[in-house]
Amino acid sequence: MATGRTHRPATRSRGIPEATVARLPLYLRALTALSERSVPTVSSEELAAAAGVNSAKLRKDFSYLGSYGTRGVGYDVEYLVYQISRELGLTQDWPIVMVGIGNLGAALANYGGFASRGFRVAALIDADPAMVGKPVAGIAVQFIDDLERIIDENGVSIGVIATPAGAAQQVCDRLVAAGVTSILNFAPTVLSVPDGVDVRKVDLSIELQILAFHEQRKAGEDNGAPADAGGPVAPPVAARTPVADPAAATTAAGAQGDGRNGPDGDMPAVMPA
Amino acid sequence: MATGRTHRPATRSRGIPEATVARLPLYLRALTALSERSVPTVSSEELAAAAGVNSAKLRKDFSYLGSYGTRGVGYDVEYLVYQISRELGLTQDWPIVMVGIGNLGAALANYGGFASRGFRVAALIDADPAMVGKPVAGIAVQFIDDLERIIDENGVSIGVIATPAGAAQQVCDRLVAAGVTSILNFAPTVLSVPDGVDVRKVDLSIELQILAFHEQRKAGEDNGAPADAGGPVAPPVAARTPVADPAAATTAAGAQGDGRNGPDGDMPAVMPA
DNA sequence: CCGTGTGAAGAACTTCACAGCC
DNA sequence: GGCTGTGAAGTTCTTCACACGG
Repeated sequence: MATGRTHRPATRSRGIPEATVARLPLYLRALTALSERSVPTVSSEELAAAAGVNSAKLRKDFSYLGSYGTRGVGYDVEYLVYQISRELGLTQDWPIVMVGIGNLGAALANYGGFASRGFRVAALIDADPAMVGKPVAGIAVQFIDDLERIIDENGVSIGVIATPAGAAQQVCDRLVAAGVTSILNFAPTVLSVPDGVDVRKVDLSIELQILAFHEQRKAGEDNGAPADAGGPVAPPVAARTPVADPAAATTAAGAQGDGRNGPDGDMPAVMPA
Repeated sequence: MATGRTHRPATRSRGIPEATVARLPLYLRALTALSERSVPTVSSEELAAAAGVNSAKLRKDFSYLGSYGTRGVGYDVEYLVYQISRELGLTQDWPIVMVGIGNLGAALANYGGFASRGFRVAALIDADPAMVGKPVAGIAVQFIDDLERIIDENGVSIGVIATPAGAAQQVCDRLVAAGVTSILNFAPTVLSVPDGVDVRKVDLSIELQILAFHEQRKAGEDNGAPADAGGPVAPPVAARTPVADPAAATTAAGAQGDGRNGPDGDMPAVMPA
């Protein structure tokens, strides 16, 4: 019976569960909408519906923050907006840098959701000299050589990577070396970072694959076609599967032609410096 | 546990844990990279490192799929690629429609990760007449009035919503009515759908907010001093409740980390330089 | 030996249901 | 009465550790 867990002793004193933290932005968004409509208070039931969760979960989540509700009444919208904002750290200004201003990077830069939540795009950075100086979302793109200086001068601690997969790790390393300690990664690669640096990733194709899994299962149910277009998923033409053959005894399978360089190429790029 | 055929042991054909499903695309990506390098086999340890999870978890995950490994040796890369692809439903062709071809929609349409995984963009749809006919990622944008026809003719069951928040629910309703049963939602809104329809959402700003939460904690650990740039915007609403929690030191470890960050530093660099 | 595959222990998260307070 | 806040029960996910087979 080894009782010795030498890994991270449970300090469960004041920690907010990760699952709860992940839902706070959801509550915040719903509350902001209510606030804009000048709704003074909400019940857990109403707010839960607006946020797309169930009320017991919401009450439990809020209980980790403190007792901000009033029994028999509900929660004060404004007060809760403030408390959650504070808890999430959104009452301060977070300058961020975005590296890789291709299609996706540009879309992100134009996305209003950042600015409206306490995030400020301090710089857009790309490795393509042709991009440098071009305004994207009203901000001139800067060259990647200046990355360290930019981070330093702006006190940036959060970086967004929207480069092609091949460049992501290098960019990540430079960000971390320059002092960034939180990274949001849109490149389809696993980044390795030292302890103390947080990485969150958003992989567009992964979400679709998860949907496909469930979709396939629906089609395979004993009964199908709840509506119309269901059926056996009819794949009329082509459907050249990108995967290997079942039996495929051959381990050979040398690089199947395929001039691709990397699983997903797109976006102009930040290439090795 | 009968050691017999590895084909669908009755007990679990019905239940691959959701958490496992969510990781299968990760494994698939890592395996595809290995496959392109003609690596014949991998151990759970190596593959886990490449996918950014720990090996026990990976073995457990694979055990739900069946016994596809060889004790003392590891897993056959090609075979696993096929098995996972099949399990995820990627061995078939999934036509998808994307609604809302703005900045983000265009970026998604150009994203190579979809096409390379069995997904085929059957149509790009927008409500702006000015967009109609314009080619995006080589496909002419179609008008939203044709949505139902397009879905029907192409047997589409998966839709992607990249419209502004205000339009998302309406688009969603039309998609569902037309037969779509899986939706990937990029609009910052909670969609309500009937039973039987799956919705997954990707909210860019939520991820940043989660990072900010952890970032704030880091800053608060050492110094009592406020992080850096920008002073606290704190517009106090009501009395500040002493729910503080300086100690923290949560077990969070949040994000992608599984605790283990390659002690060896560099992991197989997947990408050719 | 090796590394897979897996019961079992443990941790995290969700849901229940009701006490407590307005 | 109505609704919050929360112990406790229930569920899902993760980690451990070792038997098993190549």
